[in-house]
Amino acid sequence: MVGCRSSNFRKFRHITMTMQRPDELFLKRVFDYYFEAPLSVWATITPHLEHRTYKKNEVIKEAGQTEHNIDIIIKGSIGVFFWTDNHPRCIDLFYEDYFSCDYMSYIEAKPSELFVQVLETTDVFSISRTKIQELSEESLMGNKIIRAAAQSLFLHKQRQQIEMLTLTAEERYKKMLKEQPDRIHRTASKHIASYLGITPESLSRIRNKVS
Amino acid sequence: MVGCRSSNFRKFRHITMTMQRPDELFLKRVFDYYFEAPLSVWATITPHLEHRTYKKNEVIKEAGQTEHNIDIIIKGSIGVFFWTDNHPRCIDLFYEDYFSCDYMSYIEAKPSELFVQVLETTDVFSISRTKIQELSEESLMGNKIIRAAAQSLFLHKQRQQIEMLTLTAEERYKKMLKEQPDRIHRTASKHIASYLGITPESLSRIRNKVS
DNA sequence: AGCAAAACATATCATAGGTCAAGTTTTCTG
DNA sequence: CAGAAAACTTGACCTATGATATGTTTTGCT
Repeated sequence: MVGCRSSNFRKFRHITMTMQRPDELFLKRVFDYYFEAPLSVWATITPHLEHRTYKKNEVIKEAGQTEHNIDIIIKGSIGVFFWTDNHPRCIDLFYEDYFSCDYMSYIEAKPSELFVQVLETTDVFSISRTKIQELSEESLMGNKIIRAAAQSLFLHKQRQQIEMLTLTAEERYKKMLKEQPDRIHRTASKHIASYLGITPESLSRIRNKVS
Repeated sequence: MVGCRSSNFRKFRHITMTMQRPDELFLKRVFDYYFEAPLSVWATITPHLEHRTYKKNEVIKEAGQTEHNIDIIIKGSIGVFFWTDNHPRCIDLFYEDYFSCDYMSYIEAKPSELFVQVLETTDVFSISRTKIQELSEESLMGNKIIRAAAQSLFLHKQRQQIEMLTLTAEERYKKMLKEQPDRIHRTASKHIASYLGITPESLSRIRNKVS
């Protein structure tokens, strides 16, 4: 698997309770937030997570393929896209601390028209369907992870939908600019435009008007 | 609680394996579909479901309140709305066999701006947050229910999003007309319009044009 | 560093769908 | 069953955003 660094994976096989390294702190924080799990439970999961690094522009899941993994982003960003008349359309942008995957395909365990592309050099903790199933059998954590991912992704979708219905393109841009300025600057304009549901030309006009 | 019929609830406390009544067949079908659970597991859940009947136009969750229940619709329909400039906007329409609730509020266990209204006289099996937590402790089913609801609702949201981005209002209407004609006819035009992301005037024009 | 390709900006024109206003029809309610 | 209220239709007009085309800047590659 491209980007999978087994040395990093090995690091996490014998995790201690000392919580020294930033990676561990990251996991602790994310798990607290999503699972409200005590450290003891949390520690049983970490050996099953694979630390991977994806290269910029790498397509980690092609359209027509099936998604088998859920990634938790440590650092970087990932977009979910589909093709319409020779243009990719971005329906999701994921950054640090978020679950990222073609969840539609993951749930149904069948191919989808969506593809997943890495937008910056990105570090993730990745967990496979198989691992999640194993975890589900030996403890509640498999279910908890899936459930947390489902809930987090659902919330994101619903908020997106409400914004699309209530705000104009300009208002959506301003909101994103105000709430997540660093993301706007880190991410290519064409992706931001697509994500906001408009053409790059429209975004360009709006940016010009706003500034 | 309005619409809660304890006599029906009692019916399900001593469920048998004979599968005679339509209600049981319904549950069996829905559970098979969502949970792929064997009958034995399924039977442990049914006593915890409350059979309720909601009246047409009843608001089962007001904006500003917190959602504590998930309903599985046996018969009827339920809409999820929010207010914008004196107009309700419909973001979800749920019919037979689907999970229905303000899931955003349920997940976060805090109030949301959404309200949930019954569109026809509607029968549901309802399960409370408390029950789900109890079930999660004694077996995997609590988690499974939540997970199934989250996944089903996420898929629905994502399909809605993709349709909004790829199809024109007219195409969306035609698609719904083709795939779910009975739903279009059962549901008030203004709600269909709102659900399709357009004004009642636009829908009226489209219907005129299409027929 | 230097060239090609991609990304971004700007301008003009076209249009889907919104807004407002005035009907008509259907649905409630007493 | 009648009157009122709500739902739906139709029409005229308007605006935000898309499409197309061209020019400019940035990025990536050898």
